[in-house]
Amino acid sequence: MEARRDVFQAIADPTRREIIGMVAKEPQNINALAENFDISRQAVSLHLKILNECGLIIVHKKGRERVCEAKLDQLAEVNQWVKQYKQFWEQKLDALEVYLDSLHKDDKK
Amino acid sequence: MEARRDVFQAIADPTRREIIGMVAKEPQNINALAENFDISRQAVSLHLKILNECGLIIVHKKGRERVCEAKLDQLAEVNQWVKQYKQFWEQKLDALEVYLDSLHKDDKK
DNA sequence: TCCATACGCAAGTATTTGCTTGCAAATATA
DNA sequence: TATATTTGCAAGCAAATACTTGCGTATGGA
Repeated sequence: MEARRDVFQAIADPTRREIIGMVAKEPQNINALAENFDISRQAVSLHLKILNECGLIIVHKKGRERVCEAKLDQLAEVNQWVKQYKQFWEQKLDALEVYLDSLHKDDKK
Repeated sequence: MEARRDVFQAIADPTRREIIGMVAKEPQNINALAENFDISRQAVSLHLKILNECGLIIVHKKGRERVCEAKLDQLAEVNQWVKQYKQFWEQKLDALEVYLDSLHKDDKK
């Protein structure tokens, strides 16, 4: 479970995306995080290691605990990459927005 | 090389991101795409298969060629996911955050 | 028709992932 | 001090991933 370590690879795993969501909401120690999953503590710990190594979380010791905290600046890279293709989905979203707006107006009537 | 097939996984691979960049710029057939890489045509073809299966490209026959075209609406999902953490990288120079960061450093002692 | 081109399919391989279990170290609490 | 908690390290494993090579099949042009 070594080798590649970029943000795209890091967020490719659903479990890691969940972890990110959790620590973004509130910093937590490893056991607390692991309780949310069916996999072993070690497995979660490895995911955390990967997230840490590519800079998406920071871990600081607090007694015998390791508190994991979100540090998602790196996601800007993903945002940047996706953004350049915005034209490919933007029109569709606009259309959806218009549609939802029209529903809204109908509601108010 | 089967099994998982979501957008996050699809864009995790650097080669696939390159391919996306190429077909987004201009639709191309498989051999033309493969020439840009050091890997075999088959390898590129497999990447294209994955991209196709998760809907990021569409392939249409044109004589004996298969022309690949970008269809990146699915990237909206990634955009959406990343967007929710925008706060984590956007206000880097915010005075409050700098202050909180300094408190953090104290914590680590 | 004959041949080159563009491509898919399938078998085989090395490496990476994602996970487990067992055990040891460090810290907190009784 | 004895014990429980939180965690890391390491070996081991099945499956997925990223490739390769060889061969067969259309399609297009000479």
